[in-house]
Amino acid sequence: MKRKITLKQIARELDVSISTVSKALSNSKEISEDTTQKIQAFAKLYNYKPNNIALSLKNRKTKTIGILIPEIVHHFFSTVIRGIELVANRRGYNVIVGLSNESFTKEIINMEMLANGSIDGFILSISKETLLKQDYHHFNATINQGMPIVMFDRVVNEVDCDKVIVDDFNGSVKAVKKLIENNCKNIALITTMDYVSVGRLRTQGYIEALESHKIIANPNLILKIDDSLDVENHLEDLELEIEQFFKTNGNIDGVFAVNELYAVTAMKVARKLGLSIPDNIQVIGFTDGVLSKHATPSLTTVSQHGQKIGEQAANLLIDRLVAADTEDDQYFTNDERKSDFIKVVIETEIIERESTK
Amino acid sequence: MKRKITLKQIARELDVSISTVSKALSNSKEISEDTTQKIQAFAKLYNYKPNNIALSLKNRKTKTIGILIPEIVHHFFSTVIRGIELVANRRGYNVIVGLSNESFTKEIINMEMLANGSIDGFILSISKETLLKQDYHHFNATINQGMPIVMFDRVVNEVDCDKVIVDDFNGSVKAVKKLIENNCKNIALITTMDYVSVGRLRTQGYIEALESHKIIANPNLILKIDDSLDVENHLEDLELEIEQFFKTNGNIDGVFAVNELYAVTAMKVARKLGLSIPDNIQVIGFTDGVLSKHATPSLTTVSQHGQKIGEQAANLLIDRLVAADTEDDQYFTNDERKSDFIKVVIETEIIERESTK
DNA sequence: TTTCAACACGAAAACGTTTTCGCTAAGAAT
DNA sequence: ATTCTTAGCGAAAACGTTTTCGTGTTGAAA
Repeated sequence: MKRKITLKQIARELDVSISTVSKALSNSKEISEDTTQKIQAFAKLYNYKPNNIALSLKNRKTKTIGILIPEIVHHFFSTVIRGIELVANRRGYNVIVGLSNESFTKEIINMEMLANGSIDGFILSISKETLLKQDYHHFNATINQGMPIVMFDRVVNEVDCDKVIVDDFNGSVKAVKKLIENNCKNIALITTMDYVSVGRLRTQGYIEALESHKIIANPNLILKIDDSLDVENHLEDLELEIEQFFKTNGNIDGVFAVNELYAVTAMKVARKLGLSIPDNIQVIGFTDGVLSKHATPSLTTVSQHGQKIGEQAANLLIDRLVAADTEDDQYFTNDERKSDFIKVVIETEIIERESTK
Repeated sequence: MKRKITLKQIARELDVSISTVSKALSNSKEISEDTTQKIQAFAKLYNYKPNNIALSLKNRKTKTIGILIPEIVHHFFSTVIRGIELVANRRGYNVIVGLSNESFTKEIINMEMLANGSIDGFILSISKETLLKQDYHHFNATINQGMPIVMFDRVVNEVDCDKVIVDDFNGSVKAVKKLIENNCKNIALITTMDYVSVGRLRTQGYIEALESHKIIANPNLILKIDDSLDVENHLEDLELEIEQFFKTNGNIDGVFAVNELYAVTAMKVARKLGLSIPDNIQVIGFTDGVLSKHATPSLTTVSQHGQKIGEQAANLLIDRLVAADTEDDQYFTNDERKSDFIKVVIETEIIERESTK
């Protein structure tokens, strides 16, 4: 039950001043070898470690990164966190996690909780509700207060900051081209509503791939699922919707789905309808998660490299933090900075498994 | 690029003292209505928010909980985090996350990084390597420094602290009993090596269920998988091992697996061997994750209620924190405290799906 | 003997709060 | 006219650091 020991206590115990203790512990040559030895021994004995909070206050930086994501029980997001934590730790930072739960208000509350000194910068992915409202003032507000933000995956042009995104467009193009080259003639797209930029880009990629092969996209082959409600708990609805979709379009021989849940559900429905995979119908999903890997047949996917995204984001943020630390007094107007912001695009990769030929 | 405004700046701007500003903002009646109004208006205009770090230093508490888990890309653990974050947020706390990556050293490093003032208490689950080494001094050390710990899932008797665990034993009993009642005559167990207590308990539950039905456990029907190496990247090995197991025990008509990966792999192998599920062979897995839900056939599982575990753990920890805050100067010896520690057992629940009759 | 550098250390400020205590002035009570 | 309240505010300490700037002592150089 003994509290952690402080400089002051060591000083009192050894009958020297606080400054002396501090200097001795940092091996300052101002202090004689004798006292240094004595102090260091004592400190080691009592397992002295400087108090982080005091350091944060003094240095006006916390060595902590705030992560703000919509959801944590989610393969992609947790992979990104792992990447962030990896480089953060390596570079001496901690990570503090906030969940917006896809809610605009929770996003704001979380940001305000953290922006008051608790962290040095944010890495975040925007909540669906925020994307719907298109209200980004809280991001710009915290940036204006001198706190850097790095956005990933769900980003938005209205905010000037570093961004790390998946090449959704080209990922889709690659996937759909693969289906075309595998001789699929009627390729369906199962996607979400458009307000999440990510979904929109993937849809565009689908169309682009078709057009590059002189195929005009058939609107009937595009199924837009309303994911505003909790899909995980309405699995049957999803299944029914896809089944209906398959039935009214009997000639589908290829499916590109914008996430793995839609993809495996499509496979399930296909099999139920007596289609065999990949012989009668081939399936590719975006997002390479556990489902894809362990489904039967295993699913060919477009991998997003979540961990790499996290690593990049963390490096970007920390780079900016140390830069701000060194330039320090130099003054930039916002306009000068603007051009500085980096948008890193992480290339996707097709992981071939059993659901394609 | 304007830094956040401080009390001092407000004071200077309004030509009053810092104390006056502080009091006015907390509506102290020491300050006249006039000045209070003036100060509050000014503060609101400049969006003043007290600096958390300064508060932490002054109050000697950070209102932050440290979470230390072996892995984050993992359905169970991320579910627990969600539960922790939920109640933490509701009760005014933040969460800071550290990953041990199943490594003893990283666990220690992370603890030391956080234990120096950054957090008020820990919620953690022990890494495999630590369990192997059975070296728990770092836990006891931080507890002795006055920092409370709540352990969940992977806990250990050698450390005196609050614990939240899954009823692994009874969960297994329930599962295996269900298989027995479903007329399985030769029930196999697919489990891990024993050093993770969780695995051991589940094995014991399996045996207990059999014995309660006067069946003597057949050692040949128990497959222990060495998960010390990264299973996710050696899927084929796992598959082969299980296939071999099935072949040498041709009469298996029920499988209980201690995690969902083993369970779905078992289903895969079973189907490959021409067995139909659940007619020829029924399968139940521990851990209710995405795989179970979306496998075909979907998997009957023992749900651990990860979110509930997280919520309980957070409540336990925060309760103890506020208690420590109020009792404050009262002094307890470790022995007196010992009896105080709570072990909460979260009951499991069988979620019936298609892999059982 | 005087001067000077080097050495070894301490005092104090600063980071941003909250809170206790003290002080002044004005009005009330004596 | 003197004392007492009370309202309204400021000074200062404290939380635990680091760092700058003294300051006193010592031995050597002059």
